[in-house]
Amino acid sequence: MNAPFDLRSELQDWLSAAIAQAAPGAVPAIGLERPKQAQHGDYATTVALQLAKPLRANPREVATRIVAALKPSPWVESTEIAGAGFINIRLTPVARQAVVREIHARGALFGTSTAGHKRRVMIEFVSANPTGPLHVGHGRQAALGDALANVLAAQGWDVYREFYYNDTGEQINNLTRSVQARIRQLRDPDAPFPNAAYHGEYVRELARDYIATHPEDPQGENAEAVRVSAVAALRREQDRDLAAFGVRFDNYYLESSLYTEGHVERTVEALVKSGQTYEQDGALWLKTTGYGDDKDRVMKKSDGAFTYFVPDVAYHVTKWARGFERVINVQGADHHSTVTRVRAGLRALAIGIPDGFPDYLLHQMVTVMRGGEEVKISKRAGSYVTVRDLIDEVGRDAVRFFFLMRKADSQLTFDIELAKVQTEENPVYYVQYAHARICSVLRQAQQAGIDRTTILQARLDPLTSAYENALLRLLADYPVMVEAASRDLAPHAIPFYLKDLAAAFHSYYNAEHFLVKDPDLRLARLSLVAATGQVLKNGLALLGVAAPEQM
RNA sequence: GCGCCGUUAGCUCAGUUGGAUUUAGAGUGCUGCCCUCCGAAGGCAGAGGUCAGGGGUUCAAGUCCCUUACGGCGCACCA
Repeated sequence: MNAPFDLRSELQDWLSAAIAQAAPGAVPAIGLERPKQAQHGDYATTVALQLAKPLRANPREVATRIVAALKPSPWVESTEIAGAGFINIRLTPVARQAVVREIHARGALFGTSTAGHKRRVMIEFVSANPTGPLHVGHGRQAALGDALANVLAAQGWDVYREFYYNDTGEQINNLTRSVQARIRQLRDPDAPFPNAAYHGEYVRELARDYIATHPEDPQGENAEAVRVSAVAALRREQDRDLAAFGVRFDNYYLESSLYTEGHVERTVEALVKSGQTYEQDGALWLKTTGYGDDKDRVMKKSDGAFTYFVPDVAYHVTKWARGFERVINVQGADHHSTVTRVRAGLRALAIGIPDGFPDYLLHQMVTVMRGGEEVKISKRAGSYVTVRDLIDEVGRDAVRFFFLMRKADSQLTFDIELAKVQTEENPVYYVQYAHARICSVLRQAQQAGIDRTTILQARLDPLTSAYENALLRLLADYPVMVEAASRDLAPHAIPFYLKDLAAAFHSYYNAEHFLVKDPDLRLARLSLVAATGQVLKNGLALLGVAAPEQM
């Protein structure tokens, strides 16, 4: 296949040549933006404004010199200098229409790039403790991490998805005690249940499950066996939920393996050897304040156990050692405080890990509304909404789309009734409907004897109306949008783009007929419509949302 | 008290490395229209905002800096 045609690069090269002549030595980054108003042209650049200061010249004069040096281009109909020194570029119809041909040529690959050069990137997400089912917060993270992984893969990165199980430590001990208490209650309903234990109904199920499979230990006295049984059962359940959500991982990393394989021990030794630790109050401390932390952190508690951040550091050493120079951790913002200290631990080791490793995508909390009231999320109280509940009630596509419609920095309110009941207000249906409608049009074209190959090869020059130009412009913006979503770790840009694209299509649909008498116009419109369908499908695929052919 | 995030239309939210004519966008809600015609799960039009308040930087600030207020989350020898 030929190298993808990239109009923006063409224009940047074209401007660059003129700048080299008009302002020798200046090599500015040439930003091309979409003017807010169509009458200002198809693209605009502020490069003259940026060059004005270093050249000590009037921006309009700089713009004049650049424009005078521009060579004729088959893509550019006209240029004009406007306002303070903007250079507005008006494309030829051929340049606007070229994107349709490009979409048909590249199909599912339209919007992808090789920018990542197959470099490896690990995305760690969900990483729920096996102490209960996945709740809505994990759902947001699953949707976010999965979409981010898709976006980075689309940009040419070799993406590796990892789930980290904290299958050891105090919270697991608490789970074990909780299950043991429920086992005792099975024999004696009056047996005490600790207040701090996990109260969820699932703990009773784990207890019943244990005595059914461990006849040799009817009292649940073997804590290790109870732990293994409970963790395994919860992992199976989490796996089922993730599968139902359409999320898969390349690897599940067990915290316990960090101990059994000696990673924790070696990390501690290395940190002690680095000379950045000290003992105080019977505990071992790391001088994280040397790396931007506001206080030093305990590594080894006075009871001899390590604090959570030690295995965390050891875990990230393994990520680095496994060859991932880029790692993105998707986490709730309530874990924000770990960022500084994990990085501090890695820097203290001085094994070449740069500052800023790993990278983090932190998301704000999720609130669930049911029946106009907030549902409190408390694992211990056993009152929360699980990912499974949401998928069952709302549907996988809507759940994913809703979780991705907010930027990670925004708190998200998931109103179950709204997502479920008012389907006509649900944006995911709006976008999916646009795709289904396009498929319907193409089916009718096919029934009229117009085959797909003919549509893909149609002459495009009849596409000149305002509706068509609006669609062409949005289609051309798709690869730029995906690139930005990747660069900014901002998958939410995709749902917003898709809503805009669907809206432009629905307007077009209501304003014009596609299956018109004029064969050239008919084919050109069908070609544009097919291209729109392809891009909707590509975008939805990044979100992990289905693109139905009929609804 | 310290740190991070947020504050944009009645409500829910976008706003791309700060950019353009006295006009800051979308959805939803509200008002009024559009199917003898490719799926009305759609479209068109209208009303609705001193971009939380105040300073500052800049030719140019919703966007950057400082500050105040309000809200969320952290600040454990829990993860």
